Amino acid sequence: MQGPKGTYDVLPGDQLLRRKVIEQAEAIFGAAVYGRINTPAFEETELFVRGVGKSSDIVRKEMYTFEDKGGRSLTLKPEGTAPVVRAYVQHGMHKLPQPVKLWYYERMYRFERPQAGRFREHYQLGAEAIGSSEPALDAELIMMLSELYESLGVPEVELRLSSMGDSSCRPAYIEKLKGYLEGISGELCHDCQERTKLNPLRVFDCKNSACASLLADAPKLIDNLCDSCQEHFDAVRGFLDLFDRNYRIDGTLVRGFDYYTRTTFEYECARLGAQKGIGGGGRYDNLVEEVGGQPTPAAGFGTGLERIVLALESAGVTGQEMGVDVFFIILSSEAREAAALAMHRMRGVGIAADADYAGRSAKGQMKQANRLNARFAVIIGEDEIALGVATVKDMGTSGQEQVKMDVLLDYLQERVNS
RNA sequence: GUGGAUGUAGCUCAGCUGGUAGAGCUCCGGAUUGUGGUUCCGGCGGCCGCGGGUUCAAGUCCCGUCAUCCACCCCA
Repeated sequence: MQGPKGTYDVLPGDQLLRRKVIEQAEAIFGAAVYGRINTPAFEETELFVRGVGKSSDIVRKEMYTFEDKGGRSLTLKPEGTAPVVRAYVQHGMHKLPQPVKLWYYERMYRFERPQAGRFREHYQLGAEAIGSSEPALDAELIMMLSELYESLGVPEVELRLSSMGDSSCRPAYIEKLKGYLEGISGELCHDCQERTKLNPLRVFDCKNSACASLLADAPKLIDNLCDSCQEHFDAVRGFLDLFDRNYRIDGTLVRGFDYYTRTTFEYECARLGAQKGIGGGGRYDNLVEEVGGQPTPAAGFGTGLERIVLALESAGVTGQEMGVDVFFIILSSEAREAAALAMHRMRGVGIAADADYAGRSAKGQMKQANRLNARFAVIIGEDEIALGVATVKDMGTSGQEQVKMDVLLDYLQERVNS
């Protein structure tokens, strides 16, 4: 037996770095006053079809959709934004002071072919700010991610920035692009000919070098923004400059969800393989309305925990080991009881304590204490029981002394906390 | 969905032109009695992914299948 394709277990040793990332994210998001939200693992399928978009690959072929016993069509969430927006609408959060700022740490599900940094179940950290069209908010979100990567030590991070325009400039641009593509249709690859009909913007994702050179001269959305979108974009750039955040404007950056408008951005880590996009997001001013709420501007991002961890590992970053303060060395059957009671009391005051349960020899138990990196070994055997003491050995200095059982707790508490 | 590589002890791997398996690490024990981190010695541990086929004989050749990895694609 083994876990399902594309899934993995997070063993104790794997938890260390992950916890570091999560704690750092919580601190940074909290400092920007984002409140945590959890949404269900599954939603009505319709939410994603309307939110993410019918023409997206995710909806077309990557969703874990199933029917429950009540005949409802449900889908394990493939992304985090639509569920958060649904919650915003459902709970009438438009009546709260705007914008409403939320962050999440959740599992996402996509039926994909697993690869380095790509899984069928993966974890994302994300944030959404709903209810404001202020460009400073776009910048705030971008900077939160930037700070997260930097504070953790993610190496070789690059930011790409673009704008998707809005309903007043994108449709006209798409027609213009379509016209251009149809003119060179014969020279494009098969996929791009398909994209021309379905979602022309996606041709810029084509890795085919022949297409790439042909598309170099194609009109870019970034050069065809309406005045208000251009103004918004310039304002966002102004804030990024203010923060000295380097970025590259990339008119070919097209995110895979249909809900994006105006600002879009993506962080990449050059250390990673093909799946080097570690986080991305943007503005989605039409999504709230799409999901059934009032027209409400919003922006957000998602970042992949696994990819951050992979990037950190490539840079040699590690997490904090679990600490053991005291390890009991039990050398006789009567000692077991005395040790159990002393250990119980220590744990009660927050001292991390453990003992041998494997029937190891005295030498083996010392070895285990060393392996756990215990600060003290408390040895209890026949001699100690007879005298009513415990032998406490400082594993760092190798010095040891006998301590009366009734003051053992105080003795260790004092030294552990120093 | 497409292409390539790989699948041998818990982990990392060796096993040449076919003759029923090895190393290192880990783990347990020992090197004079109840004491760690070095060293030495010993031990535990393997349906050689699974199913067929060829052969007197297959981990080693052939086919299939599953899984993993990498890339396409897509995205976190």
